[in-house]
Amino acid sequence: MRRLVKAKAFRSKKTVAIARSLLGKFLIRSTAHGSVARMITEVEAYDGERDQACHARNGPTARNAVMYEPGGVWYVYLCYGVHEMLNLVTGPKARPAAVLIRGVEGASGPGRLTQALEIDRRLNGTACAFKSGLWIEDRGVRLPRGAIKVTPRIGVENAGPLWAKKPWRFVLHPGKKIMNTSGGRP
DNA sequence: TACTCGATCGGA
DNA sequence: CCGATCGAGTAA
Repeated sequence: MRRLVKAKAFRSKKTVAIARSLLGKFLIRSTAHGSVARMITEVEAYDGERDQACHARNGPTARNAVMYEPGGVWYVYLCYGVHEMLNLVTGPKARPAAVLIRGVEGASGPGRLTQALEIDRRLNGTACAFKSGLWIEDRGVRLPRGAIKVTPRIGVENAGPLWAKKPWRFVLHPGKKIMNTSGGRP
């Protein structure tokens, strides 16, 4: 089983639920150098202008403009002048929200995975679709009960206690046996 | 235009 | 624990 997840699927207002649902899905990167598929293992939700950890907390700006688009486009920005960060925009138009992809199989950490998959700001604003060379597939992974660990988000202490404590980070427990109906093919 | 600092990482 | 590294955001 190998099903493209259409960009339209990310236009729901329930960003936290979308974030959780991305675990076990595959991030596919296709460039001149070839194609790579990696299972998503760690994500965080950022939801709306009210969310003081979200880049849209102070309203629209040049950088976060893409977050106001309908869900299903990539939001890629440079962090600490060094690391490209990959987010999937969620929600309807004018609802600034996104899911930060923090880890995939074989690459743990938001900066590391973008480096491993040749992802940078040139992808900012492009669709989560084949034509962009970066999309998401459901390959039939079934997560066992208890496979998902929920924690507060990383590196957002300055958002104030209420928002810093939100349990909006989702991680696949390492070592948990994952059922893949596609037979474990990479 | 100046100045601050960040959704991180790797090395001391 | 600390420095790298640079552009967005803010204030003026």
